[in-house]
Amino acid sequence: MRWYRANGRHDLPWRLTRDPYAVLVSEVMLQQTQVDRVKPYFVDWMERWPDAASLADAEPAEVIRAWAGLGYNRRALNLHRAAVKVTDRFEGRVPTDEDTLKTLPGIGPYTAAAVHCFAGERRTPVLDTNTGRVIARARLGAADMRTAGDRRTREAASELLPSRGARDWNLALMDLGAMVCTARKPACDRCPLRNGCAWLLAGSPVAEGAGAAAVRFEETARFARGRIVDALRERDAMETLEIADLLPGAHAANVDTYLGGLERDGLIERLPGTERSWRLPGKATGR
DNA sequence: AAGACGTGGGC
DNA sequence: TGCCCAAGTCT
Repeated sequence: MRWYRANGRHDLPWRLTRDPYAVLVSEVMLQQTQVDRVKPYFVDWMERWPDAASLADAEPAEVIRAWAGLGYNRRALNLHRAAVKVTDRFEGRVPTDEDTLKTLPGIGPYTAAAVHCFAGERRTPVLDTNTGRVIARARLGAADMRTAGDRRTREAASELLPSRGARDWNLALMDLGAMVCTARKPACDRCPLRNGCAWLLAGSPVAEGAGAAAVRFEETARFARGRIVDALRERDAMETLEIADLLPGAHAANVDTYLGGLERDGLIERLPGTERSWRLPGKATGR
């Protein structure tokens, strides 16, 4: 905690508020996404849609456009859906109860715990890739959370959680994991836990390479889907054929598959009254 | 319960 | 250059 007070990222925009909606927006943006990239998006977002009700009122298409560059576009859609649900069911107030939060689309164990703790200032372990790695290494001597096992890491996180000041505790663990106890090149020489670290004691074991990555990313459906949504961000609508034309290499032959998948996810829809014209989704009719 | 799901930066 | 990684969730 002494290290955190002196070195923590206390000025992050989403740490200066306890507004559950603001914290939720930041947490969703931060899913699998680094702090530096999120910052400007978060500030712009809060200016444009300062509360759940205003976000609920927005066109899904505009929400998806505002998300450009953040990746994992379904997060944008789920955040919008969550705002609609919160507006309809909870009078526009984002809940801070973990179980209630988990009923919202796109909110899993991590995000529910984060909003509960960071906005609600309630005592609960917040386990993510950072805090998980710190605990797995420092307490269990494992390479990471994966190696240590989810179960054991969760148990250790619960045992370590102080009875008071859980918010700062979790934020401290998070900053330590992001700034010092990093995945690739941990700076153990300036780590406040270096003297009692089980991982250091065990000889700093490294996890086995995840492998995979057999095909180039550019060959994956994920890449093609990203191109399609991105193209639609700049236009009102496009024909299937136009979309096929802008896809590189063998992707053109799979347009229908990609479009079908994106439609099922709700990231695109057919232009009303047409069969091969596509656009980003408009407001759902009748709710 | 593996695999899908975007994008950009670091080394 | 190419691979790894980043405040996860859903199916």
